[in-house]
Amino acid sequence: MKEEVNTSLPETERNRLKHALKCRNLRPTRQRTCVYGVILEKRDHPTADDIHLRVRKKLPSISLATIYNCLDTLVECELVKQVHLDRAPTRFCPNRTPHAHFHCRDSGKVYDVSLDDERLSAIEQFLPHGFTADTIELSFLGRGPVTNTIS
Amino acid sequence: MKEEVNTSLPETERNRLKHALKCRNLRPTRQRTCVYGVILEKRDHPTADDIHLRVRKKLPSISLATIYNCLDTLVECELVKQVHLDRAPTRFCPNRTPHAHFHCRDSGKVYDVSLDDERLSAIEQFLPHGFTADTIELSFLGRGPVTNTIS
DNA sequence: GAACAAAATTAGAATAATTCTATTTATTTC
DNA sequence: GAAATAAATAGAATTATTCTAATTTTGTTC
Repeated sequence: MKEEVNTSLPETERNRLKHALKCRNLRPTRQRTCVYGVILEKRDHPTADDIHLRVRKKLPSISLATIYNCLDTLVECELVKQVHLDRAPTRFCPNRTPHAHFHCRDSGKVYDVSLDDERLSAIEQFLPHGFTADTIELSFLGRGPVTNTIS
Repeated sequence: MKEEVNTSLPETERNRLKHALKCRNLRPTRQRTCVYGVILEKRDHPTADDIHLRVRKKLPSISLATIYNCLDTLVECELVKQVHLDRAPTRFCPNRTPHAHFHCRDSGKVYDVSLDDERLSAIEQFLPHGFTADTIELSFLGRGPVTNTIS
Protein backbone atom coordinates (compact mmCIF):
# COMPACT_ATOMS: atom_id res chain seq x y z
CA MET A 1 0.00 0.00 0.00
CA LYS A 2 1.32 3.41 -0.99
CA GLU A 3 0.62 6.20 1.45
CA GLU A 4 0.87 9.70 0.10
CA VAL A 5 3.15 11.72 2.30
CA ASN A 6 4.03 15.30 1.66
CA THR A 7 7.77 15.38 1.60
CA SER A 8 7.53 19.08 0.77
CA LEU A 9 10.35 19.64 -1.64
CA PRO A 10 10.00 22.78 -3.78
CA GLU A 11 9.45 22.28 -7.49
CA THR A 12 12.91 23.35 -8.66
CA GLU A 13 14.73 21.09 -6.28
CA ARG A 14 12.37 18.23 -6.90
CA ASN A 15 13.14 18.50 -10.59
CA ARG A 16 16.82 18.77 -9.98
CA LEU A 17 16.67 15.61 -7.92
CA LYS A 18 14.53 13.74 -10.44
CA HIS A 19 16.82 14.68 -13.25
CA ALA A 20 20.02 13.79 -11.43
CA LEU A 21 18.57 10.42 -10.43
CA LYS A 22 17.20 9.64 -13.88
CA CYS A 23 20.63 10.29 -15.43
CA ARG A 24 21.95 7.50 -13.27
CA ASN A 25 18.97 5.17 -13.61
CA LEU A 26 17.93 5.70 -10.03
CA ARG A 27 14.46 6.32 -8.69
CA PRO A 28 13.07 9.34 -6.90
CA THR A 29 11.69 7.44 -3.95
CA ARG A 30 9.85 9.08 -1.10
CA GLN A 31 12.81 8.44 1.17
CA ARG A 32 15.33 10.07 -1.15
CA THR A 33 13.06 13.02 -1.78
CA CYS A 34 12.43 13.53 1.89
CA VAL A 35 16.09 13.26 2.88
CA TYR A 36 17.00 15.79 0.24
CA GLY A 37 14.19 18.06 1.39
CA VAL A 38 15.33 17.97 4.97
CA ILE A 39 18.90 18.80 4.03
CA LEU A 40 17.78 21.77 1.98
CA GLU A 41 15.40 22.97 4.67
CA LYS A 42 17.87 23.67 7.43
CA ARG A 43 21.35 24.17 6.09
CA ASP A 44 23.23 23.61 9.29
CA HIS A 45 25.50 20.76 8.16
CA PRO A 46 23.65 17.98 9.95
CA THR A 47 25.05 14.52 10.61
CA ALA A 48 23.32 11.38 9.36
CA ASP A 49 21.83 11.04 12.79
CA ASP A 50 20.48 14.60 12.81
CA ILE A 51 18.94 13.95 9.42
CA HIS A 52 17.41 10.72 10.67
CA LEU A 53 15.69 12.55 13.50
CA ARG A 54 14.32 15.19 11.15
CA VAL A 55 13.15 12.83 8.45
CA ARG A 56 11.39 10.65 10.98
CA LYS A 57 8.93 13.47 11.61
CA LYS A 58 7.66 12.88 8.09
CA LEU A 59 8.46 9.22 7.55
CA PRO A 60 8.35 7.82 11.07
CA SER A 61 9.50 4.34 10.15
CA ILE A 62 12.59 5.22 8.15
CA SER A 63 15.76 3.56 9.34
CA LEU A 64 19.20 5.02 9.75
CA ALA A 65 20.51 2.57 7.18
CA THR A 66 18.17 4.10 4.62
CA ILE A 67 19.33 7.57 5.59
CA TYR A 68 22.89 6.47 4.81
CA ASN A 69 21.75 4.86 1.56
CA CYS A 70 19.92 8.00 0.48
CA LEU A 71 22.80 10.24 1.45
CA ASP A 72 25.25 8.10 -0.50
CA THR A 73 22.96 8.36 -3.51
CA LEU A 74 22.69 12.12 -3.16
CA VAL A 75 26.46 12.43 -2.90
CA GLU A 76 26.82 10.27 -6.01
CA CYS A 77 24.38 12.58 -7.77
CA GLU A 78 26.48 15.55 -6.68
CA LEU A 79 23.55 17.17 -4.97
CA VAL A 80 25.08 16.90 -1.53
CA LYS A 81 28.63 17.15 -0.28
CA GLN A 82 30.22 15.41 2.64
CA VAL A 83 32.11 17.42 5.20
CA HIS A 84 34.80 15.71 7.24
CA LEU A 85 35.90 17.61 10.30
CA ASP A 86 37.90 16.41 13.29
CA ARG A 87 37.21 12.96 14.58
CA ALA A 88 33.54 13.67 14.28
CA PRO A 89 30.66 12.14 12.38
CA THR A 90 30.40 13.15 8.75
CA ARG A 91 28.19 16.12 8.05
CA PHE A 92 26.21 16.79 4.90
CA CYS A 93 25.83 19.98 2.92
CA PRO A 94 23.51 20.82 0.00
CA ASN A 95 25.51 23.83 -1.17
CA ARG A 96 26.43 22.89 -4.73
CA THR A 97 28.49 25.97 -5.45
CA PRO A 98 32.22 25.70 -4.75
CA HIS A 99 32.89 26.50 -1.14
CA ALA A 100 35.07 25.73 1.84
CA HIS A 101 34.03 25.21 5.45
CA PHE A 102 34.93 27.07 8.57
CA HIS A 103 34.54 25.27 11.87
CA CYS A 104 34.40 27.44 14.96
CA ARG A 105 36.20 26.06 18.00
CA ASP A 106 34.00 28.08 20.35
CA SER A 107 30.51 27.57 19.04
CA GLY A 108 31.04 24.38 17.04
CA LYS A 109 29.20 26.05 14.18
CA VAL A 110 30.13 25.31 10.60
CA TYR A 111 30.04 28.11 8.06
CA ASP A 112 30.23 27.93 4.29
CA VAL A 113 33.00 30.04 2.79
CA SER A 114 32.25 30.57 -0.87
CA LEU A 115 34.99 30.23 -3.44
CA ASP A 116 34.82 32.02 -6.74
CA ASP A 117 36.13 30.42 -9.94
CA GLU A 118 39.44 32.16 -9.65
CA ARG A 119 40.08 30.79 -6.19
CA LEU A 120 38.87 27.36 -7.10
CA SER A 121 41.13 27.09 -10.11
CA ALA A 122 44.02 28.44 -8.08
CA ILE A 123 43.55 25.51 -5.73
CA GLU A 124 43.29 23.05 -8.58
CA GLN A 125 46.65 24.21 -9.80
CA PHE A 126 48.27 23.05 -6.59
CA LEU A 127 48.15 19.50 -7.91
CA PRO A 128 51.30 18.16 -9.48
CA HIS A 129 51.30 16.83 -13.01
CA GLY A 130 49.46 13.55 -13.42
CA PHE A 131 47.02 14.05 -10.57
CA THR A 132 43.38 14.83 -11.22
CA ALA A 133 40.84 15.50 -8.50
CA ASP A 134 37.09 15.24 -8.73
CA THR A 135 36.52 16.36 -5.16
CA ILE A 136 38.25 19.10 -3.21
CA GLU A 137 37.67 19.64 0.46
CA LEU A 138 39.00 22.72 2.19
CA SER A 139 38.29 23.39 5.81
CA PHE A 140 39.38 25.86 8.41
CA LEU A 141 39.38 25.37 12.15
CA GLY A 142 39.49 28.45 14.34
CA ARG A 143 37.43 31.18 15.89
CA GLY A 144 34.57 32.95 14.22
CA PRO A 145 33.52 36.53 14.72
CA VAL A 146 32.93 37.43 18.36
CA THR A 147 29.28 37.25 19.26
CA ASN A 148 27.80 39.30 22.04
CA THR A 149 28.13 37.71 25.43
CA ILE A 150 26.91 38.72 28.84
CA SER A 151 30.05 40.02 30.51
CA MET B 1 60.78 -0.78 37.53
CA LYS B 2 62.00 1.14 34.53
CA GLU B 3 63.11 -0.95 31.58
CA GLU B 4 65.28 0.78 29.04
CA VAL B 5 63.76 0.37 25.62
CA ASN B 6 65.27 1.79 22.50
CA THR B 7 62.55 3.86 20.98
CA SER B 8 65.05 4.90 18.29
CA LEU B 9 64.17 8.47 17.63
CA PRO B 10 66.94 10.48 15.96
CA GLU B 11 68.55 13.24 18.00
CA THR B 12 67.00 16.17 16.14
CA GLU B 13 63.48 14.85 16.41
CA ARG B 14 63.98 13.78 19.99
CA ASN B 15 64.98 17.32 20.84
CA ARG B 16 62.13 18.79 18.90
CA LEU B 17 59.74 16.59 20.83
CA LYS B 18 61.33 17.35 24.20
CA HIS B 19 61.22 21.04 23.54
CA ALA B 20 57.64 21.09 22.31
CA LEU B 21 56.52 19.09 25.32
CA LYS B 22 58.48 21.16 27.83
CA CYS B 23 56.88 24.35 26.48
CA ARG B 24 53.54 22.90 27.48
CA ASN B 25 54.65 21.34 30.75
CA LEU B 26 54.30 17.84 29.37
CA ARG B 27 56.72 14.96 29.73
CA PRO B 28 58.67 13.08 27.11
CA THR B 29 57.54 9.64 28.16
CA ARG B 30 58.68 6.48 26.45
CA GLN B 31 55.25 6.04 24.94
CA ARG B 32 55.11 9.52 23.45
CA THR B 33 58.65 9.21 22.13
CA CYS B 34 57.96 5.86 20.57
CA VAL B 35 54.69 6.94 18.96
CA TYR B 36 56.41 9.95 17.49
CA GLY B 37 59.27 7.77 16.27
CA VAL B 38 56.96 5.35 14.55
CA ILE B 39 55.11 8.14 12.78
CA LEU B 40 58.35 9.62 11.53
CA GLU B 41 59.72 6.26 10.45
CA LYS B 42 57.17 5.34 7.83
CA ARG B 43 55.35 8.38 6.53
CA ASP B 44 52.40 6.62 5.04
CA HIS B 45 49.63 8.42 6.92
CA PRO B 46 48.81 5.58 9.31
CA THR B 47 45.65 5.35 11.39
CA ALA B 48 45.74 5.07 15.18
CA ASP B 49 45.32 1.36 14.76
CA ASP B 50 48.24 1.08 12.33
CA ILE B 51 50.37 3.02 14.78
CA HIS B 52 49.30 0.78 17.62
CA LEU B 53 50.46 -2.29 15.71
CA ARG B 54 53.82 -0.72 14.94
CA VAL B 55 54.48 0.66 18.41
CA ARG B 56 53.65 -2.69 19.98
CA LYS B 57 56.76 -4.15 18.37
CA LYS B 58 58.76 -1.94 20.68
CA LEU B 59 56.42 -1.54 23.63
CA PRO B 60 54.37 -4.73 23.52
CA SER B 61 52.01 -3.79 26.32
CA ILE B 62 50.94 -0.36 25.10
CA SER B 63 47.21 0.10 24.76
CA LEU B 64 45.26 1.76 21.98
CA ALA B 65 43.96 4.31 24.48
CA THR B 66 47.52 5.40 25.13
CA ILE B 67 48.16 5.65 21.40
CA TYR B 68 45.23 8.04 21.18
CA ASN B 69 46.46 9.97 24.21
CA CYS B 70 49.93 10.30 22.72
CA LEU B 71 48.60 11.30 19.33
CA ASP B 72 46.40 13.96 20.87
CA THR B 73 49.41 15.31 22.70
CA LEU B 74 51.52 15.35 19.55
CA VAL B 75 48.76 17.16 17.68
CA GLU B 76 48.55 19.68 20.51
CA CYS B 77 52.30 20.17 20.21
CA GLU B 78 51.89 20.75 16.48
CA LEU B 79 54.29 17.94 15.66
CA VAL B 80 51.65 15.84 13.98
CA LYS B 81 48.65 16.70 11.87
CA GLN B 82 45.39 14.88 11.58
CA VAL B 83 44.04 13.98 8.17
CA HIS B 84 40.31 13.48 7.75
CA LEU B 85 39.30 11.75 4.56
CA ASP B 86 35.97 10.16 3.66
CA ARG B 87 34.12 8.28 6.32
CA ALA B 88 37.37 6.69 7.30
CA PRO B 89 39.48 6.54 10.44
CA THR B 90 41.65 9.57 11.08
CA ARG B 91 45.17 9.37 9.75
CA PHE B 92 48.24 11.02 11.18
CA CYS B 93 51.01 12.88 9.42
CA PRO B 94 54.33 14.21 10.75
CA ASN B 95 54.94 16.62 7.88
CA ARG B 96 55.13 19.97 9.63
CA THR B 97 55.53 22.05 6.52
CA PRO B 98 52.33 23.42 4.98
CA HIS B 99 50.83 20.85 2.68
CA ALA B 100 47.61 19.42 1.33
CA HIS B 101 46.68 15.78 0.81
CA PHE B 102 45.78 13.87 -2.28
CA HIS B 103 43.79 10.69 -1.86
CA CYS B 104 43.83 8.29 -4.79
CA ARG B 105 40.55 6.53 -5.50
CA ASP B 106 42.36 3.64 -7.20
CA SER B 107 45.21 2.81 -4.88
CA GLY B 108 43.91 4.36 -1.68
CA LYS B 109 47.31 5.99 -1.25
CA VAL B 110 47.62 9.39 0.34
CA TYR B 111 50.20 11.84 -0.99
CA ASP B 112 51.44 15.07 0.50
CA VAL B 113 51.08 18.05 -1.79
CA SER B 114 53.38 20.79 -0.56
CA LEU B 115 52.16 24.36 -0.40
CA ASP B 116 54.55 27.25 -0.57
CA ASP B 117 54.00 30.42 1.45
CA GLU B 118 52.34 32.16 -1.42
CA ARG B 119 49.76 29.45 -1.85
CA LEU B 120 49.19 29.13 1.85
CA SER B 121 48.55 32.81 2.32
CA ALA B 122 46.31 32.82 -0.73
CA ILE B 123 44.16 30.25 1.03
CA GLU B 124 44.18 32.18 4.27
CA GLN B 125 42.76 35.14 2.43
CA PHE B 126 39.66 33.18 1.54
CA LEU B 127 38.40 33.76 5.06
CA PRO B 128 35.95 36.58 5.53
CA HIS B 129 36.64 39.38 7.97
CA GLY B 130 36.44 38.32 11.59
CA PHE B 131 37.39 34.70 11.08
CA THR B 132 40.80 33.40 12.10
CA ALA B 133 41.94 29.86 11.51
CA ASP B 134 44.70 28.01 13.31
CA THR B 135 44.31 24.87 11.24
CA ILE B 136 43.71 24.51 7.52
CA GLU B 137 42.95 21.19 5.92
CA LEU B 138 42.93 20.85 2.16
CA SER B 139 42.39 17.51 0.51
CA PHE B 140 41.86 16.22 -2.97
CA LEU B 141 40.13 13.04 -3.98
CA GLY B 142 40.81 11.64 -7.43
CA ARG B 143 43.20 9.58 -9.48
CA GLY B 144 46.94 9.69 -9.19
CA PRO B 145 49.46 9.14 -11.92
CA VAL B 146 48.97 5.86 -13.77
CA THR B 147 51.27 3.18 -12.46
CA ASN B 148 52.40 0.26 -14.59
CA THR B 149 50.00 -2.63 -14.57
CA ILE B 150 50.12 -6.06 -16.11
CA SER B 151 47.77 -5.76 -19.06
C1' DG C 1 -3.58 -5.38 -14.84
C1' DA C 2 -1.03 -9.90 -13.44
C1' DA C 3 3.54 -11.75 -13.23
C1' DC C 4 8.23 -11.25 -13.10
C1' DA C 5 12.67 -8.86 -12.38
C1' DA C 6 15.25 -5.37 -10.49
C1' DA C 7 15.87 -1.79 -7.19
C1' DA C 8 15.25 0.07 -2.77
C1' DT C 9 14.02 -0.19 2.03
C1' DT C 10 14.12 -2.27 6.30
C1' DA C 11 15.50 -4.06 11.08
C1' DG C 12 18.75 -5.42 13.41
C1' DA C 13 23.13 -7.43 13.96
C1' DA C 14 27.97 -6.71 13.26
C1' DT C 15 31.96 -4.12 12.95
C1' DA C 16 35.02 -0.57 13.82
C1' DA C 17 36.55 3.99 15.70
C1' DT C 18 36.89 6.58 19.50
C1' DT C 19 36.16 7.91 24.26
C1' DC C 20 35.59 7.15 29.05
C1' DT C 21 36.39 5.36 33.73
C1' DA C 22 38.68 3.78 37.44
C1' DT C 23 43.04 1.98 38.76
C1' DT C 24 47.94 1.62 38.64
C1' DT C 25 52.43 3.36 37.68
C1' DA C 26 55.86 6.94 37.04
C1' DT C 27 57.69 11.44 37.72
C1' DT C 28 58.47 15.73 39.96
C1' DT C 29 58.75 18.51 43.94
C1' DC C 30 59.54 19.45 48.37
C1' DG D 1 61.73 9.51 50.22
C1' DA D 2 56.64 11.09 50.80
C1' DA D 3 53.10 13.62 48.73
C1' DA D 4 51.16 15.46 44.72
C1' DT D 5 50.56 15.39 40.00
C1' DA D 6 50.74 13.45 35.46
C1' DA D 7 50.46 9.69 32.47
C1' DA D 8 49.47 4.99 31.18
C1' DT D 9 46.60 1.16 31.38
C1' DA D 10 42.74 -2.40 30.58
C1' DG D 11 38.70 -2.87 29.43
C1' DA D 12 34.08 -1.33 29.16
C1' DA D 13 31.09 1.92 26.90
C1' DT D 14 29.68 4.65 23.30
C1' DT D 15 29.03 5.96 18.75
C1' DA D 16 29.45 5.87 13.67
C1' DT D 17 29.04 3.21 9.93
C1' DT D 18 28.38 -1.00 7.28
C1' DC D 19 26.47 -5.36 6.30
C1' DT D 20 23.00 -9.06 5.75
C1' DA D 21 19.03 -11.22 4.69
C1' DA D 22 14.26 -10.53 4.26
C1' DT D 23 10.53 -7.64 2.58
C1' DT D 24 8.45 -4.11 -0.10
C1' DT D 25 8.17 -1.22 -3.98
C1' DT D 26 8.70 -0.10 -8.63
C1' DG D 27 9.18 -0.84 -13.52
C1' DT D 28 8.52 -3.90 -17.47
C1' DT D 29 6.42 -7.31 -20.26
C1' DC D 30 2.85 -9.74 -21.74
